[in-house]
Amino acid sequence: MDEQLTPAPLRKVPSRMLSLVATHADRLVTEGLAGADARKWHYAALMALRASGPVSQAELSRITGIYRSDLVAVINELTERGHVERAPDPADRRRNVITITDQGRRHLERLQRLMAELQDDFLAPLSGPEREQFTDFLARLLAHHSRLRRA
Amino acid sequence: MDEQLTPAPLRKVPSRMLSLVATHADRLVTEGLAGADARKWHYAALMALRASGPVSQAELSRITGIYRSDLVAVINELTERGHVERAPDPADRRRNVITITDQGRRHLERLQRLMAELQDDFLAPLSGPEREQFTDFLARLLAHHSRLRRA
DNA sequence: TGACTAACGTTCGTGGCACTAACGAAATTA
DNA sequence: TAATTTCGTTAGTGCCACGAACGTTAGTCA
Repeated sequence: MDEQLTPAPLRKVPSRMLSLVATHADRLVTEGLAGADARKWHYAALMALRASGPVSQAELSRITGIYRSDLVAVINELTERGHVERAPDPADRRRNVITITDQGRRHLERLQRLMAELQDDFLAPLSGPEREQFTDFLARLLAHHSRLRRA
Repeated sequence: MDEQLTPAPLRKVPSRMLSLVATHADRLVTEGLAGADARKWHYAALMALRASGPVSQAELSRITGIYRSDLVAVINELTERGHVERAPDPADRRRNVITITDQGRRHLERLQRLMAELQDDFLAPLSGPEREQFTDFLARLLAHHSRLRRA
């Protein structure tokens, strides 16, 4: 795909490198999770549900960053697999309450181990301290630009 | 979009942060270049053409990483704007030779200044040395994973 | 020379992702 | 009571990475 054929000034554009690396990382985790019949969004949703307890879809959307229109399919897939349950909220009949099941918890633990491996594969070229620095940079960039977007 | 609502363990997944940052960076440059009636691929193609001289579309594809099927539209757009010329290669009638025009060179210089600003905006939260470290990390990750893909 | 193989430019299609619009139903506010 | 907002859902947009297949042309080699 990307070669040393690419002229240096183009090869060094940070946003370009970033998007290429992101593509690689994305494929890595997508393929890895596929082996466990899961997608990234399954991981995000289950992690959020375990941490926050039962919540509505709208709130789960805000928590995970998954658009509520896309979340519908994710919840469908997770209910099909028995990892979550979708029930109408008696207190507010517009809402669905999403709850993680025991099976979902067990599944999530497998996913978490898998995910740790995948992140490790992804960061393989970096030493421990370098990984911390790298993720710190990412966190700062993320904070900066998502703050701008909100304004 | 992304909030501090997100539970910490999810928020810290490196590949997730990376893809969020990449999305921000991408939007930044896409919107920035749109103001100059250009796309990222225009920049990549023009940079490559200036560095390598006239080449065939297939070679330009290898050099820039743009798929040759997608490159067709890019060359169309650039010829419409008078930035490149597409001519059949008399030495090999399968090939089109793509050449950057003088107008293309002038356009590219504007794009290069614009791109420098955009990269600067993108990296704003990082100091000079930090930027170098960050791009070094990216380069190493990129080299690692594109080497794997080729094998 | 003739058959095979490979490269080229092009068109079309796929799947995923970020994101918007609009809707009926239900809740909240004025 | 009327107007506004929220919720889940469906449908659709545009962009991107990528693959399949096709006709055309070149190179290979029996």
